Amino acid sequence: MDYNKSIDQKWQKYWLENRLFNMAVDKDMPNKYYCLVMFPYPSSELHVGHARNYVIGDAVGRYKRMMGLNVLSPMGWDAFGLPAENQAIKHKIHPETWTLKNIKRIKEQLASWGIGYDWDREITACLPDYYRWTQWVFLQLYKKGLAYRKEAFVNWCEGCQTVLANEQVVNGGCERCQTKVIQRKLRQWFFKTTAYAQALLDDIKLLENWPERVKTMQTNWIGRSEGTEIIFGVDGSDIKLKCFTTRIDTIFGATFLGLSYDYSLLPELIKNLPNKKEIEAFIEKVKNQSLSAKLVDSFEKEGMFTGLYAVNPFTGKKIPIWIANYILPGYGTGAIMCVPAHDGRDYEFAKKYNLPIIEVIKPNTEEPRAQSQELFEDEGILVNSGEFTGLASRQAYEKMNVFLEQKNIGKAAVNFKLRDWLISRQRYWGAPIPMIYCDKCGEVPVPEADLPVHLPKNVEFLPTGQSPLTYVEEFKNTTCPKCKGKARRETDTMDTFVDSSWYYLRYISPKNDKIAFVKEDVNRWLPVDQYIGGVEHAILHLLYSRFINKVFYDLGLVGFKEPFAKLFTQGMIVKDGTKMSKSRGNVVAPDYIIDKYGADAMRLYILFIGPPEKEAEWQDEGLQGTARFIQRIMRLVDTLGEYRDSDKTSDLNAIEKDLRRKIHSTIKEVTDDLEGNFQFNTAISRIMELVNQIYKGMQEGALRKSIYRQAVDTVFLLLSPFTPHLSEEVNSIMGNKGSILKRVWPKYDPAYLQADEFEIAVMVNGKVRDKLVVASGAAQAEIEKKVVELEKVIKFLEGKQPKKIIYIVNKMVNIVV
RNA sequence: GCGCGGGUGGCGAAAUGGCAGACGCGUACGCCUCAGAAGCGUAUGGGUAACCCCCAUGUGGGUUCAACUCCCACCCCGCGCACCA
Repeated sequence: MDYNKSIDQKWQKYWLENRLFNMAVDKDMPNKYYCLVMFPYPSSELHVGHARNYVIGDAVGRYKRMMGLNVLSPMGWDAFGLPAENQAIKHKIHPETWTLKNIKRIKEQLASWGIGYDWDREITACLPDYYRWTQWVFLQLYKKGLAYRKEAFVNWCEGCQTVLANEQVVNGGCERCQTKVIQRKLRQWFFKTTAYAQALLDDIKLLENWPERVKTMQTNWIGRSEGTEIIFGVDGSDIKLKCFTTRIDTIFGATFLGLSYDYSLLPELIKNLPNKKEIEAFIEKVKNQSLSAKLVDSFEKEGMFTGLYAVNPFTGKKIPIWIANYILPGYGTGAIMCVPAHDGRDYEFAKKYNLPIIEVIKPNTEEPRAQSQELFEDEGILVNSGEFTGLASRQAYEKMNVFLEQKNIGKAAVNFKLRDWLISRQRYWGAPIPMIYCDKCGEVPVPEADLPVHLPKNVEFLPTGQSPLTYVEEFKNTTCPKCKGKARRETDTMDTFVDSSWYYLRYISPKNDKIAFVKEDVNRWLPVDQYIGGVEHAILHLLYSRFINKVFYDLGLVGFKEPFAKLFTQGMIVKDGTKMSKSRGNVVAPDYIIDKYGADAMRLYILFIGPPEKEAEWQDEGLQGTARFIQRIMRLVDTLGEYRDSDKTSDLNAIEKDLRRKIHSTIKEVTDDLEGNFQFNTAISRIMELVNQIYKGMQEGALRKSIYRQAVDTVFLLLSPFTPHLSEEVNSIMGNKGSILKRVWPKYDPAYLQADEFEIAVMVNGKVRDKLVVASGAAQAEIEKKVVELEKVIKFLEGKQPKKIIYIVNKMVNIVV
């Protein structure tokens, strides 16, 4: 039998017509399994690197279906976003036209690979029946005070006249025109993710089936740190400066105070200073030094003394107040106490500006430290610290916090690295933020009944630094929902991560035009049982989704705290060592593969290429290998008719028994591989072993029809999640009615796993010297008697008496001399 | 700098305390063929004339009858975060 395209097409049509991947959600589903693959951004057609994601999801879904679960596998499109708009600017094609065209193409591709989805549930983020509800999500947060507007610094490119996302800033410049990016203050909408920092952190422990790596990344991103808030008075002023520190034990060594350029009280502080102009110039300079992560090492620390002094509440001494470029805006209070003796950054700064360095912590160890080592950053024992001298750092934290609290000038405090989520984009191709500004009533949310706020189609795409919506008068001008007077619409759109932060809920009721999702149905089907996607979403998408889900939980809209019970992150497929991309010209298109070898060969190779969570290098030769394997198993089908079932009642011969054992052990191992961490690569290699053994048995002419049939049937059943077209075809050739998906996943019989005999290794002092065939489960005494008579053993014993003999049943025996 | 992965043949890899290299690719030789392709078979970690033996899972130590696997130290690669006080 030859494998050709018509087989693919035949079964793809069959699955669609028989609605094998459609699932009703409105009734009780005891064995529900929500299998979700991250929906793609439809930017161009998919290559084999993308394919891995969908092939894995499909294999899991098919396997779970055969295990008797009711599997929901929906698909949709994360269809808003910058690339569509850039296409519009460059090629004068409307973002919607471009996007919908891509969606059509990708849909064809997915179908041609035999990926089964419930297409009745398709959602498209850029269409009003979806973004209406994204706007609704915004309003729910707004109602709860979790969406708010404030002035914030944003990355601004003068060249492109636009705001850039952090990811679009490369080495301090614009990724497109390399112009230096500056910080500009704009009024922006935020979601208050910080209100959920602790909950997002705490509930990571509920995510038992998430990769450790992703959990660690989220933990670090949230970045909780415990420390102390301490208030410094300013000499000759009423202003109080609040600092955050994790090392209050070093307070006696604080020799200056550092402020960031955006410290809230800074303008007031310098208001009456004679050198105000100078300071303002310095602030302006620092503000536009863009802090690109990669440049940290070479980043020159700079500061300016304000002329003012703060008072250290522990020592009563005056310490100078500096403004410094290394103090991060937006973290903690923006002001820190600086201890050069015990902080590397402060040390570097103090050296440069000749500020005093006072040692207040000594190492805990006896070992003397080199004299030259002025900097010591670990915890230790306090010295030069007044009444606290002699305490260990840990004890000092507590005592000093109590001291501060008693004097009402500080307390223990917690800080997070996590910032609020800036969702405003000065862009066209996104969901309009449903807010209206009225001169009389101020900020007014669009009433839910008025949703969606339609995105107008007819706009000019010019990079002006404003959303193109700013120039659409009929969009911008509206009436106030409260006073019916003249008002303006918000012209910014939402970050596309908002669209994707709740889509997994919408799949449950994708067509409902009354409500975003039906609570009962959602509670029945979620959390998602298996979420599959790229590790590049480990932080943003997965954190935002968790955040939105938690808000919904608190609002009583959903009954689960976490949206994704189990997460699998697949590795990238690379070519020539780098990520596939059009610009590098190393993209492998699936179409020619499908033409030449069929969809199943591509699927099988993608799954066989290596552990799915790891990066893998694409090699065309490897693909030929799996194509060859497919030819090999198809020939098994041809041979099927040649076998005569002469005597099916008679006992199996030795070779047949071996084959039966192999059938059962393969079922066991493949099932274990799939139940574990999706070890498709080893699952497939085990099936290859089974096929090799069938061939061997055939060559020896020892196989009769019934065991042969059983073996072939098992091969195709076990392969069916990976090579569904082929398995369906063979299943029907073998006389089964209906889809193989409706068949039950094979079960192994433990009684058939055990062999009668084993070849065990015979070792002397841990080195293999001989082999011995023994009956299964042979007793130690029997083995001991046999091994000492072996020629090789006698040779390596060199006449000595064995001290000990270790025997592991059916595995090995080790003679220790 | 901190955190998380990882380092095994010519290549993708397997083995999580019990015979290192399953399975596949590649390569070589053979069969089939007029010939080629496909297919089939055999071999394939290194040293070696040798399936006698020795060496071999990044490096060096340790635990154990037995270590790719566990422990300690170090080196290298990848990813994430990165002046978070």
